[in-house]
Amino acid sequence: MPPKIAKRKISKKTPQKSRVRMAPSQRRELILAGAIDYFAELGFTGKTRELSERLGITQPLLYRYFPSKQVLMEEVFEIIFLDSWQKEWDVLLENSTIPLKKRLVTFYQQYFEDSFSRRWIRVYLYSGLAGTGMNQKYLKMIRQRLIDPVCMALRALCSDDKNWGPISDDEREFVWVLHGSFFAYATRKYIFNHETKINFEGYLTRSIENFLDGAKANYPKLRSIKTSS
Amino acid sequence: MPPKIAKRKISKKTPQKSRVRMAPSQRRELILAGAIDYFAELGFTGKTRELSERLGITQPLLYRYFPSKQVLMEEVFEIIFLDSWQKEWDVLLENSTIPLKKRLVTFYQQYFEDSFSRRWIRVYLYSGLAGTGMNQKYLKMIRQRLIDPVCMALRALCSDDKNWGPISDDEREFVWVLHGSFFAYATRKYIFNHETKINFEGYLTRSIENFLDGAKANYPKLRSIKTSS
DNA sequence: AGCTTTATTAATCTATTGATAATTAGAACT
DNA sequence: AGTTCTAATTATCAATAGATTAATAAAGCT
Repeated sequence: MPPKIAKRKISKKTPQKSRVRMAPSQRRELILAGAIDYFAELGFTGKTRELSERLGITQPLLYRYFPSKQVLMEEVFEIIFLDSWQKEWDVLLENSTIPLKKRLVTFYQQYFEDSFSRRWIRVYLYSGLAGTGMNQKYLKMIRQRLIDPVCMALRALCSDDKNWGPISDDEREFVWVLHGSFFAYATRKYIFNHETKINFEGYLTRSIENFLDGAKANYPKLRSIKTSS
Repeated sequence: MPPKIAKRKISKKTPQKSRVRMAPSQRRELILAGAIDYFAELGFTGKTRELSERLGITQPLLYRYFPSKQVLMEEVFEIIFLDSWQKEWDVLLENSTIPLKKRLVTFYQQYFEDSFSRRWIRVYLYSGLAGTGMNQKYLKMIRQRLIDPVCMALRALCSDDKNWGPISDDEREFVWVLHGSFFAYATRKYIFNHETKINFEGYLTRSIENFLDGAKANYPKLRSIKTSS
């Protein structure tokens, strides 16, 4: 294909569009904020023209602030993932002066606001389906900061034995059942638009109670299980 | 844009591609089967050219059998959703001569093979994110054929009272916790590629045991809860 | 074998969309 | 008010991908 010489129409009378000139840092933030909403809704199929339209700017302007759609989306994803964990939660979850039930209820109340939100869940799933490595990082973080601490708390709660050795995957999966059931709840709500007429607070409390009641009887059994290959 | 007159190169010497001529019904099945695999992996971003290449046919041939990509994908999705429930499960789940625990273990062993599979989970999430109404149908079916029967079984198992009235959303959510935790497990495995070294059978059994142990103490409490607006 | 039918392919259209180049205009400074 | 800098816009490119049209060839029929 022969390279075409650029022939540009030099229009002396452009039907000018009203133009708002902003400080770059401010404009950048504006774009990013809009991109978070937009890509959370539409995922990878989102279009730069549509995004720019929502923002009230022209499409090429996006490229002044971000070199490519890919980069913009990566930044969006990173923000959403990074924002998803509050440092206070680390302290809360390991605070053995508070009953475990109360710790978990408090944690998940906040977690549903910050992380199991519409925006977050959607981006999380888009990112997973597309095969970005981002979710791996997230899962690792959850294991270290949520799953494992809860495992330790369950050991303390359900057993007198102090010498369990390292946490096993079977123990972790036991805790994932609780976390996963909440993840699934959020998915049903925000991805599949499944509405239920329940009192959320009550649901949360009962789920955790039920989980802990079961754990008291069953968690200690996990000690003797050998990890299969 | 002025409509262009079609100027077609009439090539007397086409570098012919080997051609297999099949019965239409057979070809259709072949395309459909390939499309299921392909769209399960790539979702809505899948390309007709790539699909045809995998199938070893040319891209326009797809359009002889399906009027549009949209229609082809819808057919794919419908097949996956329809195939996802075995009629025997209805009988199994309501068979009160078998202990509930055994019923559930048997059911989920099979369900993980048929429905919580890589292909199914991916298509299900793609479909949900894209906002097709298909998932609604699926959720409704699950409620009628799985959730509600299990609710009734839990009533029988955990309470002597025979007059509960209609099943409440709080009861349903109690059961969704179990189902959701398995859905989340499959999602972690097939979407986020999260590997665990556990014995799956043991995990399944323990999860169900734990759920039922909790239910014995907590399910009866649901009776007195009023549905909030 | 020649004829007919139609499954399949080659060639191409057209709309979309990420990205770039050239032009315009808002605002700060003198 | 004029000058300068650069944010923002207009115009456009180029590649992609869904879809269509016309040519080609495999298989059945006589």
